[in-house]
Amino acid sequence: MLPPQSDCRDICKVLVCLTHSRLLPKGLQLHAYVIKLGFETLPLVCHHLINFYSKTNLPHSSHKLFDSFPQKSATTWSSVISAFAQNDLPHLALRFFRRMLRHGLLPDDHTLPTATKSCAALSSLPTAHSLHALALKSANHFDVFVGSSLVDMYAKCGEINNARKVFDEMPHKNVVSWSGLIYGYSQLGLDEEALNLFKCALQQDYDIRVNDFTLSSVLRVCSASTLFELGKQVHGLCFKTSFDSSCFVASSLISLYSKCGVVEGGYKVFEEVKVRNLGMWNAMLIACAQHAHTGKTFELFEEMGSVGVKPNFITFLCLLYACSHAGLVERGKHYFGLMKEHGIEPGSQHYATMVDLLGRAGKLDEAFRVIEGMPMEPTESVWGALLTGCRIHGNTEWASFVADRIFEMGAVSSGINVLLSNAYAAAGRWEEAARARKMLRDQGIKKETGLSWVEEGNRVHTFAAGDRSHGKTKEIYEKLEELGEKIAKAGYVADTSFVLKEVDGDEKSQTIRYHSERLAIAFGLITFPQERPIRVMKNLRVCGDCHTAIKFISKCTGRVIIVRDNNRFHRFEEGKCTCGDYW
DNA sequence: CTAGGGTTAG
Repeated sequence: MLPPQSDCRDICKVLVCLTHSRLLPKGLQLHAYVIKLGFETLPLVCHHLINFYSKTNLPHSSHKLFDSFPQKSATTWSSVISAFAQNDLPHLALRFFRRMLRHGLLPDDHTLPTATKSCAALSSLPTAHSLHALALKSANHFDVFVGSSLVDMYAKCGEINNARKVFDEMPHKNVVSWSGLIYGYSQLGLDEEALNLFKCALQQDYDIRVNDFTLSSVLRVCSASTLFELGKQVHGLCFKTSFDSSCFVASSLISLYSKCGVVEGGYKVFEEVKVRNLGMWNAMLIACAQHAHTGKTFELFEEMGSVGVKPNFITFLCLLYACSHAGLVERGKHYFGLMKEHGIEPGSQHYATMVDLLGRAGKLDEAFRVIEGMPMEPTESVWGALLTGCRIHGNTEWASFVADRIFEMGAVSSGINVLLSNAYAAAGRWEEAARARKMLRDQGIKKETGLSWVEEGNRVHTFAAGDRSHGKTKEIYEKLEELGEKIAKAGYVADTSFVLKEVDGDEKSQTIRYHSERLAIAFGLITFPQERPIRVMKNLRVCGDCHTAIKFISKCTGRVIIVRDNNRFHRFEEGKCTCGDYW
């Protein structure tokens, strides 16, 4: 402890250290000492204490100090508002911000960014507009902090054009303003804009415009669009700038490699970074689960626990997903139960994954009982998971029952629409099938086209079912014919039992015969070097027969084929699906 | 001293 003669400056210095190293017990001790000395009413000491409690995640202690402090200055307000904002209490932060205004204090360069942060968290447009107006009126909106926070706020509220406007009007920009806008574009799926802006940032000297935040945002764009070649170049840049050791960058890199079908690249990144945060563990777990490296998923989870990293709800989603991918029902139940021991309440996504697991395993009754036991209203994806199970097991009675439940919910996303009308059609309930289609048409939801793509060097070849637009269409179809004969000779028989009846005439036979994967794979056979696996990416679920067909293709051609089905990867080798035969 | 940005899932 400090000697009694020490003045408040020394106490503040110690408080800064304790805050920085988040030493709560020592801080509490010092606080007691401060009270004993009667220093609590000194503004400087009080502000430090408020900040200390904010950084140690005790915002209500900050609040208490604030309330009992008599001469509240702008700094006092700013400290307490920030305490709420940084501890996920955006409503409270904004309430105190408004209260401050009512006390006749104007927002400044310090209070405004905290308020915008809370507004961004709530994604509230009216608040965003009034904060912008306040910035123009009272705060120095040319300030780089104020400007950046407005960019970020608009980006997070989805008003990207306003974000751009503020950005363009900023006389001095820093890496935060650049990153904020790039992140905003990437969030809205405006990949081209995001990448263009990134290129702009690189053209200027990138020391000030590019950092780990920027790089992870750009990497996210690359993985969302499976731009593997570009992603690898960005990885090079991460290495060059030493940002590859950042957990955030590493997490994005792991996700990039995984989503591009090269999980080995993800392992390498993971191994190279020794100090790992939760996000990074989760990224690696997700990669393993998606690629059905199931044993490795469980191993990593154990390792994570042994080095003292606590799992969160995402970690358990990964584990359940891994179980669902491998068909491990008992293991899935085990992890589902383990969540409570870790103090994590299962969310609707966890339920959806459990239902998916049970449904795929054919335990439709049990899956339904899980839904009945949910403490919240089942979401569309929960019912959708059950419907997928019905489809896989061709259970039309269950399918039509589930379809009714989904139908009752009203609004349905495009992902489920075909499943829904097919379920009715399969049960012979043609009126409902037509009504489902009509309802979806009225809502303006179109059936998404299933696209596959194969990256070859710097080129990306995309294919759709029955597509003839590719330059080498003739060769591809010839190869496909040849392949068809080969696999038929090897014993392949097209299996149509899994497909619920289509309403649109002969779409079914088209789906089987000329499915896009097979086009893409056929093309892959023409161009890809023998020693590398062929990777086929796909943006929609594929099912049943493709699985069988690809098995035969891998057998007849001796090629390793990795297929991405939504975010599930399947590895085919020598006529087998080596990741658990669980499509 | 008090102030702004990110990652991982679906």
